[in-house]
Amino acid sequence: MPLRILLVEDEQELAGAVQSVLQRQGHVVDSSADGLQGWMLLSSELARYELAIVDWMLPGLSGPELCRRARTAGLQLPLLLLTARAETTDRVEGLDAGADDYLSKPFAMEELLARVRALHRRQPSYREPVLAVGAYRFDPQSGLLEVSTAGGLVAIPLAGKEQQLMSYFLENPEQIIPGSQLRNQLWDLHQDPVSNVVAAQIRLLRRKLAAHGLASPIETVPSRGYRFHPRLPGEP
Amino acid sequence: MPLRILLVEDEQELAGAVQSVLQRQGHVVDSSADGLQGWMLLSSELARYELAIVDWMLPGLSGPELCRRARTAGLQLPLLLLTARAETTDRVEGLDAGADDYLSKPFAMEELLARVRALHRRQPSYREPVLAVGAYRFDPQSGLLEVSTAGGLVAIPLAGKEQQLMSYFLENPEQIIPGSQLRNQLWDLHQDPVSNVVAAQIRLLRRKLAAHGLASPIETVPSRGYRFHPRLPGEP
DNA sequence: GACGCGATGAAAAACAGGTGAAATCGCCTG
DNA sequence: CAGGCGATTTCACCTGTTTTTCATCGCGTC
Repeated sequence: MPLRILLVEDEQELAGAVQSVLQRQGHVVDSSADGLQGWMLLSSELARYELAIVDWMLPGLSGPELCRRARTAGLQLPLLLLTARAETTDRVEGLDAGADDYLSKPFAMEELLARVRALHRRQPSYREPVLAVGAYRFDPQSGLLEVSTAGGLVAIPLAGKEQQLMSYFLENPEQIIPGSQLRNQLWDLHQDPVSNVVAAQIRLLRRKLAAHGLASPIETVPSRGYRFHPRLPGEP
Repeated sequence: MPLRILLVEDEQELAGAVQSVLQRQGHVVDSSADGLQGWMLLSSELARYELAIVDWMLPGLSGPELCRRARTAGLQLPLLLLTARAETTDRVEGLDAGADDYLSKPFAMEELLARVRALHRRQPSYREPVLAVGAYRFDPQSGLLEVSTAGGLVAIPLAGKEQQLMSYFLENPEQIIPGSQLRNQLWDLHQDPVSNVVAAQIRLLRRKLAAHGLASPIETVPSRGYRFHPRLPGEP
């Protein structure tokens, strides 16, 4: 399952490598080279980060200190510390600060990915990976969206971004969701502020649903956002 | 919630981009390329700015110096410094000067927006985002104005400027508000001095209320301004 | 009765978001 | 390593909504 990840790492090269590896997995990653900036991103409501990967040594604010702040602020997300040193004392200090795991540099990317998966699975908020609301049921495992229509069950395979979008809607049914919120949660900090990625993706999803004979459950509320109706017309 | 923002930034290109991004969020932005001029705007009573975004390096008056003056003058608004340099010393100097936050260039526009939201929320004067006076209740979240009439509760969706106007009235009930004041607070410094934007917008608001069966609560006090009466006729 | 201020309705302009086609990207295969 | 393929993004254009402008009107004051 794709995660919304924050990476705080000042070594340019490593940061880039990690970010691209994570992105290749489908994750949406923002990165910051400065501890304080990283903290700002984490504590701002820009996006709901589901995981933070934080270097130990950082300008602005140290990794452990960042973890401490996150915990003090009541943030629940898994925190993964990266450290150049492997000493036990550090380890303890990091865990004391509220980190959930740490990885000592240098490390293999595969190992990072494994830790990320493990941390996510271990989360108390880890929910069963099947989302079902109203007539809709999405299984991230297979990427299939199942819809119970009058004519029976329809299974629709969804592409990556479509899955993320649909998941978001299924988690927030009947709510008006501003386009900007979708953009911040499903796409990383973008260079181009005038892009209609969201509208385009919404359109693809709508079209795919329509192609399978469904009246669009995604309503546009003009100048306010989008709203997902999980019930088909004629349902209770 | 839309804010009245002052932007002081001399790089033409960046200033334009920032201003347009902020405006797209519904904020009302004045911008100045000169520190001294920025200070003039800030210290004049033309508009009550709710946030200032100030570049570090400026002609006329440096960013930190501008912050210092603002604090000396007893202005309470949040100040966000933009800096090209990320050194700790600078950072400290900026915060010492009275800035509330800083953002080092280059930055993603989304990040700027996140800071703006965070700073505003953090303000001591931050008020609960639901305005309720008399028979009127406005929820900026949904953009819905709810009015308790004899016939029951009426919910009226308001467009952007209508929301701002209504909010202003709800914050200043029973007071005579000159049109010029509305204009300075709800619109940016305008080129065209002979424009009746305010009257036109007032009319749209009145008309929308009337369309929902409400006697206009907005009274015109000839040559003095407008006055909002939060109580419906027949109320206590 | 002229003047000034604001109201008014209609028209114009500006703007957000929707759309289809085309370009681009990342990945896979030969 | 080229070509192909599906997924995603960009582009240019279109649509409906919101905001501003314009020309004119009405009302109270001087």
